[in-house]
Amino acid sequence: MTGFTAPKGTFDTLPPDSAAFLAVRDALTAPLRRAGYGYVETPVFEDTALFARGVGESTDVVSKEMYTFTDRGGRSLTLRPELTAGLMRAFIEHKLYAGQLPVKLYAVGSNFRYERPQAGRYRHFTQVDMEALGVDDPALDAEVVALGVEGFRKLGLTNFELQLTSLGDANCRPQYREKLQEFLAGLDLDEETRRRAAINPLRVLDDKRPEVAAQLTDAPLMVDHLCDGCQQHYDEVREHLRNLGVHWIETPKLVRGLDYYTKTTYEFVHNGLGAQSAIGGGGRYDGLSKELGGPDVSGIGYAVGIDRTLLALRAEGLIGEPPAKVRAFVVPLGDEARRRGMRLLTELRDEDVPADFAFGGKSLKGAMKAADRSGARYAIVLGERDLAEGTAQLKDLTTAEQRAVPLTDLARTVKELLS
RNA sequence: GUGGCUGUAGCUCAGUUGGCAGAGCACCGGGUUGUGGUCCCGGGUGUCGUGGGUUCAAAUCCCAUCAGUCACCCCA
Repeated sequence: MTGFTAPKGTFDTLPPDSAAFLAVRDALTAPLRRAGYGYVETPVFEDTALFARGVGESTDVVSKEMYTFTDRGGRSLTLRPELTAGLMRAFIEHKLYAGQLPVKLYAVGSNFRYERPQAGRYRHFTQVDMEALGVDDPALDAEVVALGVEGFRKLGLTNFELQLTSLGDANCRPQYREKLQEFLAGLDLDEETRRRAAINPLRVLDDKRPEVAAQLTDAPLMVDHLCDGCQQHYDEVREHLRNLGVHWIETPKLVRGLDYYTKTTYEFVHNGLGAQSAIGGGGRYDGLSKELGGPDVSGIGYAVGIDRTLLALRAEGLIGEPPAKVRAFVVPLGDEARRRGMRLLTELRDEDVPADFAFGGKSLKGAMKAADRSGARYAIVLGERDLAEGTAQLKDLTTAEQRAVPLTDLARTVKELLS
C-alpha cells in the first residue's frame, strides 16, 4: 500500500460535516464582532524564540510538543502551538498599544502540537482566540468571560461549566509558590512529579491520579494567599459576573499549562467529552507583553477549540442535518439542451439561486435521481421539445407538480418561488 | 512519552476448531429510448492496515510495524 493518509493525529473535515465546522466557527466569533473585537490574521509559523519566551520554556508545549524546523535561510521557525503569542507579537510590532485601549483582537486558525493523539486531542487543531489588551480592569475580565459563555450558549450547549480562579501576580505568587513547594516536598511523589514540582509546582495541583490527588486535599491554595490587589481584583471580577448573570464554579486547583497567566484564570469544561474536556480556557496575563519586548501592559483573553466544541455539540445531540447544497437542479436532454442548460445554470446563479447540473451524461432517470439527492427544491428539465417551444419544465420535487415556463423567465421565476 | 484495547467493502459489522472473503446500508446500471423518492432485477466496488514467520493451507496462530481508540501525562 503506497497510498497517502493524513499524518498521524490529524484528520480531514469533509462535506457534509464541514458545514457544522463553519457554523461553529461563525457562532463562536459572532459575539466577538458584536463586542468590537477586530479580526487578525498572523502567520502560521513564527520565530521559535517567540513561543519559547511567550509560552514559557518550562511548559510541556515548548519543551516537547513544538513542530520546529530550520528554513533555508538558517532561521529557527515553529508552527504555532497556540495563537496568543503571535497576536501579542503583532500587537507589539505594529505598536497597536499607542492607540486607544483596550485593543480588542480575535483570530481563528490552525495550531500544531506534537502530542500523542487521543479523542479530542490532535496534532493539528483549530482555535478561536481573542484578546483584550492594554487595560487591567476587572469589568473587562467579566466581559471576556461572558463572551466565551455566550458563544457556547448560542450554539445550544448546556452541559458545560465555567471554572474560575485567580492565580495571583508577581507580588503574591512567588511566596505562595514557595509555600506550595514546601508542602509538596513532604509528599510521597514519583520522580517525574517531583521534577514537575521543582519547575512548576502549581501544575502538580492539577494531577488527576487518585494517589496524588488524595495527598493534595490539604495543599495550600493560591486563592488563600492572594495579595490585597489581587484579592480585590478577583472580588470585583466575581461581582461583575454575578451582575451579568454568569454562573461559575470556584476551582482553586485550576492551573493553566501556559506560563503567562496571572490573576483571573478560567476554563470552559464540557461534561460529555471524556478526558479532553476543556473546550476553552484563558485568563489574564500581566507580563506577556513586556516579556516579548513590548510595553508593560496587561491583557486578558481565551482560546476555544473548534474541534472540541464540535465534539461537545455532537455529545449533546445538537448537530442536525446539514442544509441542502443547492435549491435548483438543471436536467438537460440532448446536446443542444446541455448547451442551453449550462447558460441557464449561470442565469440561476446570477439570481443568487444556488444551482447544480446533471453532469456526466446521465440518463434522465439518473439525472432526476441526482436532482433528488442534491436536496434541490426544483428540477428544471430541458429537452428538445421544450427547447423548440422556448420553454423548460419546472418541477417542484416536493409535490411532483410540473409546468412549462418560458426559458427567458425561468431564473427569475425560480428565485421568486424560493423567496 | 507510559499503559490497555481495536484494525475485514465507502459506512456499520459478521466470518466457527486455520480450509475458495460475506451481510445490511450506501453507491452504479437496468425495469422498451421525457421524469426522482417507494418497488423489482443486476453489479462487490477488497493488498482482510502493512511487513515478516509458522503451516499443505492464514482474515484466523506468532513477531514486528503503522494507524485508530481509551486512560495517564498535557491541553483547546
